[in-house]
Amino acid sequence: MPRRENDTRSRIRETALELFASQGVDKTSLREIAERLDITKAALYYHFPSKKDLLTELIQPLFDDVETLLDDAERTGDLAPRVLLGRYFDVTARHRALFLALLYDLGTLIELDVVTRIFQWRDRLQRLLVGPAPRPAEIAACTLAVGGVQDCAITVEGPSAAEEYREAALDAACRALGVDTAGTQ
Amino acid sequence: MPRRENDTRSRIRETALELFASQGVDKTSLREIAERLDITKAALYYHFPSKKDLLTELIQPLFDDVETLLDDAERTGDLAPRVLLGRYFDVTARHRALFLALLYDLGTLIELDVVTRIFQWRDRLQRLLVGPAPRPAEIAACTLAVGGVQDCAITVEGPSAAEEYREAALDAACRALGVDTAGTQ
DNA sequence: GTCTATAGATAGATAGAC
DNA sequence: GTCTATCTATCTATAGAC
Repeated sequence: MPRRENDTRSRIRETALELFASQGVDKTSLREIAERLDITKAALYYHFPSKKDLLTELIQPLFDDVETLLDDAERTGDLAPRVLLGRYFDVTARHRALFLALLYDLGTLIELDVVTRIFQWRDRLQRLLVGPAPRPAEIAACTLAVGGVQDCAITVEGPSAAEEYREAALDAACRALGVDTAGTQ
Repeated sequence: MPRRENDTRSRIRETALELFASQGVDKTSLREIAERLDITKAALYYHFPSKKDLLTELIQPLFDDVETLLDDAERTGDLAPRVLLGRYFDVTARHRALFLALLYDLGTLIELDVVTRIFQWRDRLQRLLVGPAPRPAEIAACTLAVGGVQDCAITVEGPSAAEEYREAALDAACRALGVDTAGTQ
């Protein structure tokens, strides 16, 4: 074990995520990250060749989680909407800080390649929930369900109330979708 | 009639809104606005003392509309949720470009004083829909309904499909809220 | 009302010493 | 791996001529 490798690197990731989530990616300069860590900008550039690289690396775990979720759901097939949305709630809650950061400035994200992938999530989720070639009524229901579950997961503050809001959000989402929620957990 | 007064001024407003909506406020520089209008930055500053002033003036009509809507609903009292949400859909759709701009970089907005006011809308809408002191289940339902109606209104592209999506979104929102939608229009 | 010119600040990024 | 020093680009905003 080569002592505690990557210490600075992971401290950078941690601080960057914190600042990105609280004030947006664009409004967080590398200078600010460096100052908070009491290192210099140049030191930061040693670990990450660009701001974009730093952000990309922060986003990767979220992407992995969501895509694992979708792959799994598509492989299983015929998953109950409530279970699928519940898993989506959990992923969103787990990456809450990152979601906030992405939400703060969508504009920045568009310049990255991530937005196309996020749209693909939506499409895949929609296909899983209301099938291909949905009518407007189904698209609207799906928009409420997915967006609403995500909003609730992001909004919830402590993990204390999380469980209660989770069930509440899922109930509302199932009603919006018009699916029976009784019996499923 | 002093000829066509304020021509340049309103052209600036128009172009700025267009650019803000398509790429975000922060990523739109005054230089870019000026170039597209074929005037100089300095000329722009003659009409608007700062970028913030320009943005504030663009936002004002939206604020007026929403607050009129809320004032009216509170005065009337006991308005059917579907009617209230329908009006909110209409306001959102009318100011679609501006909503997009605000959505693109929330971070910028936080620095303005607008976010507190937007939170107040949410509170007032929530109070109108599920009353004061709502439980988590009601908060979640309201989050889905309001957020979802807004999302649908922003997402809709042409005014052709708008009517169909409007009804679809309102139906889904009412289901999420658990209110009977039959009979109301 | 619109221009040129420029101030003043800050951003992301790089070179090279240690 | 971290530093100092510096580059280049871009931004908002202002002063003052026309």
